[in-house]
Amino acid sequence: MTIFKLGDRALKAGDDLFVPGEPSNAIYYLHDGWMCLYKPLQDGRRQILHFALSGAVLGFPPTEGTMTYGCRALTDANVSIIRRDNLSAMFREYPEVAMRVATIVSRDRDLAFDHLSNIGRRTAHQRVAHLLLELFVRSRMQWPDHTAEEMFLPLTQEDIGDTMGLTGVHVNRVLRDLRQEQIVEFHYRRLRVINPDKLVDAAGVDPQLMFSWIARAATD
Amino acid sequence: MTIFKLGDRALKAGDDLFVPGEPSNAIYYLHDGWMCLYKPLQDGRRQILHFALSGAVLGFPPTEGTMTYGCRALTDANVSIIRRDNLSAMFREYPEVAMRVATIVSRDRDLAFDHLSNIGRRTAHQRVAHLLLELFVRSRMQWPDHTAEEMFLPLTQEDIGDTMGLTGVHVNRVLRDLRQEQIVEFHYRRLRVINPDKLVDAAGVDPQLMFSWIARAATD
DNA sequence: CGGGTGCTTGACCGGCCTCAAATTAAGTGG
DNA sequence: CCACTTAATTTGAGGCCGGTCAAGCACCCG
Repeated sequence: MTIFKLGDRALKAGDDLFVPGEPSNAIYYLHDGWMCLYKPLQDGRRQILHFALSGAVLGFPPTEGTMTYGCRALTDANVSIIRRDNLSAMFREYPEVAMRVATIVSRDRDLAFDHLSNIGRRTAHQRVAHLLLELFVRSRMQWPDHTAEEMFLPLTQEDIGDTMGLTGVHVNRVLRDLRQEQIVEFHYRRLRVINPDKLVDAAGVDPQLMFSWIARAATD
Repeated sequence: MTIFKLGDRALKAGDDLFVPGEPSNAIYYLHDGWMCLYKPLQDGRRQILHFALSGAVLGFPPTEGTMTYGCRALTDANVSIIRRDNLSAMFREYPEVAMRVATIVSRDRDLAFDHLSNIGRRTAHQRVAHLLLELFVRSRMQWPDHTAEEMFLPLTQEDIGDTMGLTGVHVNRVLRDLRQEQIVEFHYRRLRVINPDKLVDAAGVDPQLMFSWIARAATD
């Protein structure tokens, strides 16, 4: 399998792995670190599309050509690089890898679908709660034995706004409310979940469907 | 390849191919017709996630388990059914199918990313223009020789609202504006693009990146 | 200690939602 | 082909959530 690997790359927090408009010659496997996919708008604002954690596959575009979004490191991060034109050969030789890549991309799509319902149909309060819940669950799945209700979350309030289609100013007001309701505290990149049940409730997710969501996250 | 096929199914407009919470035993290949993926909320509202045209792969979930969204026919439609537990075998035997499925799912993800920027960061005016532009382009790619600026679009104004995170009432006002601006007319399921250039402009897309979007659609 | 980035709060505004009612198009049975 | 029913479109009045603008504060790092 190693013959398909082109090399490794270490990123510092803030580095771009690739930017929108860049030709896509490679795909990447994220070993560790937090990254985000984002799309800039003409007026300088941006929309964050996805947060990538360890095990993510990055830069797998539907066609050769240019990337339509960028990918930036939120923490220091390490990726393996695989040349895109080796991908077909790799899939041919290792069908289980093809299945795994398809599965990962499919989970990304499902997460994007979740974000769509949030941004499209929920209040700012619910959106922020949902995002914090998602990142809390996904992040905690990385250390299955780790059950702490406090974690490191390398986002600014502006980042949360850029993810949920809100301004940083309003995110701040929502976070104040969530703190006063004794649901979560988020302060300078530390997230503390005070009352998980209330958080699930505030996120406005159906506990029934939540189950499948947890199950999905568990396959990380 | 036919040994992997379980059968066919013909759907009437309005039929559900699968619903949220349903176990996912099968994946589907859409031969013809319009379908939409949607997610219902507790209060009865819903978010439309994606419109599927001929060639789409439906019901490929990240894990076995239950579907987190539903799939409904907007017109009469025909699908092939493939048992999910045959999928690994099929990928092993036909690596190019694996590549193709991964590509299709990846394009769906990219479209979801587009929708995320729209809903998150654009005005109602831009959102509606963008959706009409997307469906116009994607639909027209189905008949490469067909260059008419008028087409059948099997959506209600409510559907457009459910896709873009708006109410049907507001969509109606936006459509009135777009008509008065001589950009597009949408009346009882017929879409007429009066001025394509103005439509691209109204959608607020970077013509530079639009290129890659067209190229992507062209691979349908 | 000082500069910069990120957080916090207030006042005001506007885009989109809500509620409600009238009108038009489509479907259906006689 | 027409009366009837139902779904979809259209328009108005009023209200609220979240944006904008602006200022001051807290935390981090050299």
